[in-house]
Order: sequence, then structure tokens, then C-alpha cells
Amino acid sequence: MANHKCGHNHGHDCGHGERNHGHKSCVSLVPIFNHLEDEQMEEITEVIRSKSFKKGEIIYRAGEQSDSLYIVSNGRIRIYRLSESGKEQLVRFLNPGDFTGELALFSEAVHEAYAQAAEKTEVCLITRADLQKFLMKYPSISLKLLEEFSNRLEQSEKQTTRVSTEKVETRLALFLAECIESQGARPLEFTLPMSKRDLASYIGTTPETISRKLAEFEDAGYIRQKPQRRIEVLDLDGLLLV
Amino acid sequence: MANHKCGHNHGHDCGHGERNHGHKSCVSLVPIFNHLEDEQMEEITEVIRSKSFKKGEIIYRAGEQSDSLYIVSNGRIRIYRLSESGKEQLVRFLNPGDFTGELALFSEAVHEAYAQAAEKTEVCLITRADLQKFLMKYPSISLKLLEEFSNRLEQSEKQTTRVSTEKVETRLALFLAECIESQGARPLEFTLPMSKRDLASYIGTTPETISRKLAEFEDAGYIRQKPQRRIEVLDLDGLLLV
DNA sequence: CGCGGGGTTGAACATTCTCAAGAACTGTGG
DNA sequence: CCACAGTTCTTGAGAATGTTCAACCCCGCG
Repeated sequence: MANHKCGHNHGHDCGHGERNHGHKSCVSLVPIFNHLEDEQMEEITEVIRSKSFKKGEIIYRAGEQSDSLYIVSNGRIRIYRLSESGKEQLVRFLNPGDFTGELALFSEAVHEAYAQAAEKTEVCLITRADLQKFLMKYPSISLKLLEEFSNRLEQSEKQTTRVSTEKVETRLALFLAECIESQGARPLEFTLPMSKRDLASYIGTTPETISRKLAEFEDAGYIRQKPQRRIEVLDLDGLLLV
Repeated sequence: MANHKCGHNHGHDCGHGERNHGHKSCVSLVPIFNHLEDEQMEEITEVIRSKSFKKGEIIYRAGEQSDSLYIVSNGRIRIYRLSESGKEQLVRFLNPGDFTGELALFSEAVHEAYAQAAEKTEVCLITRADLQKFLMKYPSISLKLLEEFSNRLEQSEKQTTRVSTEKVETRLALFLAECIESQGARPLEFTLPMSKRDLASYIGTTPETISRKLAEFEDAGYIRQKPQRRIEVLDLDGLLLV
């Protein structure tokens, strides 16, 4: 939140696979770091490398060796998993400031998920060894990391519970409600943060069902669908007691 | 793993809500602590309290304020969540050495799940403040915690993916396979680690469906059901391509 | 011996998926 | 600015998968 000295739209070209001495780029926009002193921050900046990916490129795959933490400096990353029988499930999107690779950093050194650039994306990398050094040296970073993990775990468990106990209709309604909450738009209108295909995958259903349920919501007068993935919510309460 | 000086079956009466000076009881059996020096360990032991619960008692509820980490010293804890529409979902069981309460310790200070003693259970408590003090002082504990979180997150995301993409039959088969793996029994026979009712809740289905699917597996010659929740797996490969 | 919880079974029903076809949208290059 | 290609999205109909509810059983335990 604070310390956003680097500009507003996170657009930085950190170079490609080079050390990037001297400027804070990605580091300063990562929540887990931005409580640090400038001095410590520079220390971290020293060991960071950056790399960029074209839209659609795979950043890492399940099963691959993992040795770095990836921090999104700009762009968007799609994280997904494959189930035992090969079906894809969207886990989450990473936006600038978010990071990934953690799992493999602390337990199995192997990725369990896939990361794909959803658009042209730049990431900063910090190696496992460097990161662990900092964690030992500045314990407060660990606390931030733990907090982040907590949130993600909570998020994931909530999702599991929903998928196992609620029907699609309800899950979709809850998703829409959360979109409003997070985008906090005032006439209750917002843009779906992903394609309906991805949404289906995230919620645990098919695109066809999404289509149908949204149409039902529209018929019932709960929402209005507009072009460009925009949705206006007319009756949030109605929606939530679906 | 190492440092198991306290005996084998984890049975200790730590007292009830009293400080428990002088012996290591729960502390030494917690993976996140047992890499520490004796000296540090005692420091932690100093601030630990213990508490016991009767079978069925609720240890904490969703929505309650949280201020402690709970470490199971003996017994078993059932962690479950309620979905938005009030349906229960079993998240996991905690066995001696496992801990809970973390979520609330690092992010929202409010529990999101319910913890219930599955049998007579004793837990050791360490307050949020004390824990954070130790984490700042001995950063290596954080690394262990992060590792634990990693694993749990991986576990939870895997579960989400399964529930959203695999059908019940497959989920059940995978569950059985994991039982074998973890209990590593040599004639492929093991005991279900929970009631079928709980299993249903965990896997995201109903007891009726569990019953029927197990019967199908039996008819197909993949397994044999025996009294006492024991199951013998006759054809693991067959089971896994269900 | 009777009680109660877990477990099983059947039949009807609800929900969602699948497959297939067509429509709408997006971005691209002329 | 338009036309085209490749997606993504929508809609329909039939089929699969699971749920619900109700009855019943079984077993362990007081």
C-alpha cells in the first residue's frame, strides 16, 4: 500500500534475465517486502532478476523443479492445475504485486500447478537460497509471508467447501457478489475478471452451465448482462438467496 | 521425527489450564519446534498452557476471536466448515503433533472453521503474542511453519481440483489409494480413518453415495469390505482407472 | 434387551454434463 | 473501415450422475 514510489501502473521493463541493480521495480510493490527499510530493500533488489513472457507462454509446469519465487511486476499470470484424470482447473490469477512459486520453495521442490502468462507479463525472480537468507535475517518478512499463506489457505478451503456443498447456481451467485465487493463499483456494475470459460473452470462447472445460469439470473431480474463482460447487478439480495 | 524423548504414544496429562513448567510434553512432538536446542525449547515450554476437551466438545467456532495456536498433544480434532447455505464440510483431522488456529493468527483474528474434539483430547496452547515473539527471535521456526502451510495449501488446492473436476467414484478411489499409501499396509488392507459419514463430507458427497460406490467397487472385485471399517484392496490398478 | 447411531438400499427426482450446432464477438490484415 | 478467421459464447435435447427421502438393518453398548 505505502511505498509506491515507482509509478502507478506498474509498468517497468526490468531487462531480460539481467540483474537489475539500482531501482526498486517489483520489490517495492510486493506487500511482503514493503514494510522494510530502504536499506534492506536495496539488499533484496540486488539479488533479483527479471524475466518477461509473451501472452500464453508457460512460466512453469507441474512436475518441474522449482528454485525461485516469482513476483509479478506487470501483466497477469494464470495459475491452474490438472486433476488426476487430466481435467484443468483454474486456481487463481496473479496481478502485479502477487507472487507464486512459494509452495515449491518450502516443501517439495517441485511445482504442483501450471503458471501461464495471461498476457505479456514481467516477473521478478528471487532464488530459493537468497529468499531463505533474507527470511532468516529479517524475520518480519516471514510473518508477512505467513499472513499471505493464511489468506490463500483460507481462500482455498472456502472454495473447496463451496464446490463440495453448494450447487453451481449458488457458487456463481457468490462469485458475482465477491466481484462487486472487490471492485466496489457503485452502480452495481462490474467487469468479469476472466473469460466465462475460465470462470467455469474456476467455479468447477462447464461454460455451458455458466451461460445458462447467467441467463436464468437475467430472466429472474437479478442481473443484466452487457457487452464486454460487464454485468450489472439489479438485485443482490435476490441473487444471494438463490 | 527426531527428538521424541517423551514416549511413544503421546499420552500426557499436561494439567488443565495450568502453566506446565518443566516438562516438554507437547512441544517436543511438534515438527515445527523439534529442531530447536533444548534451551530454546524450554523457553517455549514456559509459555505453554494446556487444556483438555471431552469427546464432542467444540474447541472453537467460526466467527470466534482467535488468540492462540492449538497443538494436539493427544486425542483427535475434527476441523470442519459450514458453507454459506449451512452445509457442513469436513476439512481434516488433527492427530497428536498437528496444530491449528494458524489462520486466525496471521490474518483475520477470527476463526473461519470449527474445531471439535473427535475423542477425549488434550491440546497445548501458545498465545499469538508469545508465538510472534518466538518467530521474530528464532526465524527457523517460521521456515518450518511456512513449510507446513505450503503442504496444507497444496493439499487443499488438490482437494478443490478433485472436487471440481472428478466424479465421486474417482474421488473415492483416489482417497482409498491415499489411505493405502499413508498406512503403507502390506497385504493391501487398512482401516478407514473416519466414519463413512465423515468421509462423505470430506469427499463432497453423501453417505448414501459412498455406500453405493463402495458396493460397486466390491462387485467389480476391486476391494473387499470387512467389519470395523476395514477395507482390503484387491486390485489397486483397477480401482485407479475407474 | 432395547436404544441409537451409523450404514444400506430402493425409487423418484433434481442437477449438471455432453455433444452438437449455430451466433456473437475479437482482433487482424487488407 | 471491412471482411475473415478463430475464438468464445449460447442454446437445445438427451443422458449421466448424484441427491433426497424413507424404510430398514445391523451392531455395539448401556
